[in-house]
Amino acid sequence: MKESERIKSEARAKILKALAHPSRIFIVDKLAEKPYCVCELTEMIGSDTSTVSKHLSILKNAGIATDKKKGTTVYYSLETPCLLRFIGCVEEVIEQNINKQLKSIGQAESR
Amino acid sequence: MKESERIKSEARAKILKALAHPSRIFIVDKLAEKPYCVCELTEMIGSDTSTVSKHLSILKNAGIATDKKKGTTVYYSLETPCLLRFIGCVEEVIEQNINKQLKSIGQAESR
DNA sequence: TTTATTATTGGCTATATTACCAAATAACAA
DNA sequence: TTGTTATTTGGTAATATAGCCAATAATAAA
Repeated sequence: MKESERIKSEARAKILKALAHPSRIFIVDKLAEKPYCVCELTEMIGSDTSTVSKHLSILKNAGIATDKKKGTTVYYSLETPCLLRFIGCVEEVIEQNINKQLKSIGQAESR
Repeated sequence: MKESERIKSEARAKILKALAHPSRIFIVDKLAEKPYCVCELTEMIGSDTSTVSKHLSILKNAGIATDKKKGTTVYYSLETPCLLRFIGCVEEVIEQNINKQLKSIGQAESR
């Protein structure tokens, strides 16, 4: 692997890692709709505030989300509109996996 | 978070986790072009065969790649064509981050 | 069969990630 | 100022991930 390829792959992996957690992909899904504050997202997710705050900082750090302070509350919003298509693609993989499983169950039954 | 949302988020995160590694996103990029065997990818990546094999099995397990044996060599190929658009989207985030950095450097210099 | 090649699996250590609690910070109101 | 609410940060323990080596398939060739 060339140096440039290594760097490129690492940069891509960094973005993907930021998305690769149930709570974080849930947050991205919610933020796609509208901005939410930490306390609202904490309520939805149901884990500790500090945990959610850390998830948000990971998304922010990856350039996926941005924050805006209003008084004491911090609102997060999506930075990248294309992330919606992104999720759509992940969904395609999931559907494909389900279809494959159904097919293999069908084959098993017909034996 | 509702049970159904939790399950959905976990399924999505599973796919993203499979992609979230420099070597694995590199492999996906290569397989987008044409199928490659384990030894070819090992050569390109430059880590141990067993390591590459494990990366491939992670991609296979997530439904991202499939394998086909020809003699003693195993060829892997991409299962999901939409993964190309996917990478394009990751790239958009990266470019956006770079632009943001450039902008902040510009602002710092003009002070 | 024996040998060589390709790939996978098991075992191990090093490192990274996650979640919680507690403590610190920030903004505002009393 | 003091208290209150919202958020972030530091610390820690549990768990997950990654990479290498060694051992084990699986296939083909000698």
